[in-house]
Amino acid sequence: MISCPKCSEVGSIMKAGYVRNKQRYVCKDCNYFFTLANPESPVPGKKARRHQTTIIDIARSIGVSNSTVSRALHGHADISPETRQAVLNMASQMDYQPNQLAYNLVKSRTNTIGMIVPEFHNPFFPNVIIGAHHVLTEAGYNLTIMQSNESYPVEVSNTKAMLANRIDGLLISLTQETNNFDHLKVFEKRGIPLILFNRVCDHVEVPKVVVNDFDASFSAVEHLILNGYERIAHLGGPLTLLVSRERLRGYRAAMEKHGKSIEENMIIQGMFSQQKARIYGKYLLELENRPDAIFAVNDSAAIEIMLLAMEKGIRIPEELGVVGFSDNPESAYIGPGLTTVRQPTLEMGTTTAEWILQMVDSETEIAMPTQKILKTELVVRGSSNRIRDI
Amino acid sequence: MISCPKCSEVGSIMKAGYVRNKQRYVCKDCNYFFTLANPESPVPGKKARRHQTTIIDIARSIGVSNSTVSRALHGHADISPETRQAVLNMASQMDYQPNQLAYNLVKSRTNTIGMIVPEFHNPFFPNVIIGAHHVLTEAGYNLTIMQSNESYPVEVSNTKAMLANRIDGLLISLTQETNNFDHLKVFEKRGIPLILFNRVCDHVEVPKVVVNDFDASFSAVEHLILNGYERIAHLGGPLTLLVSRERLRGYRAAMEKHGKSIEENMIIQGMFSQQKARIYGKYLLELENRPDAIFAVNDSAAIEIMLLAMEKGIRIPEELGVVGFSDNPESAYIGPGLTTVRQPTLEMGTTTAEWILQMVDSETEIAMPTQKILKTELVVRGSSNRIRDI
DNA sequence: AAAAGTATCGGTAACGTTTGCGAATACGTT
DNA sequence: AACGTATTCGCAAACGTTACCGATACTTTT
Repeated sequence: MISCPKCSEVGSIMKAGYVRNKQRYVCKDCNYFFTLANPESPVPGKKARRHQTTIIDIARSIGVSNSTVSRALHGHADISPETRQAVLNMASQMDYQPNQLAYNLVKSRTNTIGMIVPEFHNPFFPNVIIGAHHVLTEAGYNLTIMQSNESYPVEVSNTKAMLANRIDGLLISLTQETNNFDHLKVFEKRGIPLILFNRVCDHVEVPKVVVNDFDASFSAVEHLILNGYERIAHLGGPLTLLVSRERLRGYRAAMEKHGKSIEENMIIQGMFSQQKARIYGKYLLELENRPDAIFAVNDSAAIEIMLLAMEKGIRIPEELGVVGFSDNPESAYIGPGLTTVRQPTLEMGTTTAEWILQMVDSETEIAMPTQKILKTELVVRGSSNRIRDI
Repeated sequence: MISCPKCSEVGSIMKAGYVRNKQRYVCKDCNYFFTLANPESPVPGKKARRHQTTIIDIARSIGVSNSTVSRALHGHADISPETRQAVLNMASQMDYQPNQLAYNLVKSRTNTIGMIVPEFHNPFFPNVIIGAHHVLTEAGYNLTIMQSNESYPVEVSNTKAMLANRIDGLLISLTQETNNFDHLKVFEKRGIPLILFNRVCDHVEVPKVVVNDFDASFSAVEHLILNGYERIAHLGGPLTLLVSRERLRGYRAAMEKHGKSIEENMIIQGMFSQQKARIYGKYLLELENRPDAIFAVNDSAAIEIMLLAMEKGIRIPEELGVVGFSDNPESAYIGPGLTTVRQPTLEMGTTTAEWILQMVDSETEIAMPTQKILKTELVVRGSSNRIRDI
């Protein structure tokens, strides 16, 4: 029989509806509504959630208060050496691991910097990560990395996840699709440090770290021209990216400076996977009046062009000059070596990391530089090094 | 004048020491001790911590309780369509972003998988990361990456940080220094899913994902032997790593199977940076009776050997056969191409990720496979491809 | 000896969410 | 009218830490 939890009466219990699929009762005597507590029925194979020892456990076991334990663990001043030692001993004895989540919640900071990159496949972003990771780790910060996968919706959801996780600052390199920047403006509004790198945009007022794409492109193309190439094609990136537009500008400027006519059908813009590069390369090399040099958006595209040319028996650099971008490891070893633009990837990582740390660590609003332009370097190798006096 | 906060008396206030650098007072009338509240003195340039709108804010502004808002946001059942809609509207209007920290604290899970790798410089680990990242992201999990930098103390502190951040599971590849495994046993004791990959050890009972190093090494060396090489040197990794020991075993087994005598001074174990590889390579190539083939621990070491041989005018593969390990991108392009062992890096990442998800998602204890051995593939290129009938 | 200062510790309100349990109301059925 | 049922919502206790504000007891100064 059921007895009332309040008056212990047995006879006057009546059903009184259901609450969340559980029978509800009422005691007619004391007018007390109640449901029966769940019988203790642990699911057999259920994982027993181990209890992690907390500050409270330590406090109880040596008879002090939580605040004392907290202060002792953090080396505060208001603690006698004896109690501090007792707390420390008990902590290691009970194998205490602080709960960073609770700490983060109360301090509303996470000691974590977020980083969103569009992809991982080129060595470029991993290298930036290495640089940033090093600096942040030295400073005691964690780094969480997300990958937008060159997709704008994913980028937006990534930024939301970063916000939800309350990162202290964000480093981001944009997608090629990104042309709406509301998700970045949220960071401005919230006062959360944000830095754009490599793939930047003009629509948001935060520090940016880029390379001198215009100059790099200009000198690469000029280098080709000085080596006697006349009809230079450009395999560029998607024009949604500022990077691509800058490189195109550099290409045009160099061509114009040296009075070379630009044939628009030799300028191809798009995102270059390995296959795409092969398709467009085939198109270029089979043109009736094919280019005698190609300036490609990245090294893997350039190498694909080189392989294609070799298949067709086109000699490099005599009949075709090739210049890439990024200086991947393989570019040094392919024969002939690929002339390419070396980017200071590590430095890009360290710079962005150092900047974000400045912004995060400063208690007050500080003036940050708006932009840093890192210098690239043209690495001249065999693929473009034609006898000067042609 | 100062008045007592309790009896509002003015005349009988006396100083009564300092409390935390603040003047303390006592009222002689009511014997009430007190200090003066801090005057509101916002530091001028101080960053105004923007208030993030919380569930409570939403609740207040539409006159319901927190729990109602929480349930509405999560699509619970006990909510009328109207209130749910009102909550949702207000949430987006007030630009609400959930606080994952608070969520994590109460749920004591973070939806985050941790990963600790010894280094980033070889493409190996970045590729594993790509694989794991893909799987985890698909499943709605985050991935935090830490780098132990081949240092045991750093590895230990990394695991502590992972524990403190209450990750739901850990993927780890050990340091070459690691020979104490207490920091891993903590995970077992706490019931936190743990998987070792690539750099594993025998001292902890968790799932492991590795490649068949023994077989790979065996077939690489056998391939050299079948190409007529007799005196094969081995540039191996540090023997603290199981990987290195397995490869050494494979080397010895292949040599013994084919009746080749092993000269112990041609076996060099150590961690090979680019410079180290050059030093040891110089040593080997300048031996009185120099080896006619070298099986190296990784591709960068192998390539360093190749470059060194070229400098010395030693022809590859005629006078020296070289085999590497990992199949870095550059290995395909160097001339002659480097024969090497291709490792399924992406698969290693996806496998570990899938396994850790199984372990994390399961409510009950489940039986996990103890080990998965991924298959490698010997990629034969010019550096070892000598005419068979020498 | 009174007053002032020092050293050490406790109580407790946050931080923002989730959730079990209870309760109120409306509705339907004898 | 009396009772059973369904729907919808609120209360309050966690989760683990930090830090402000006091509260003692003791030591030093006047």
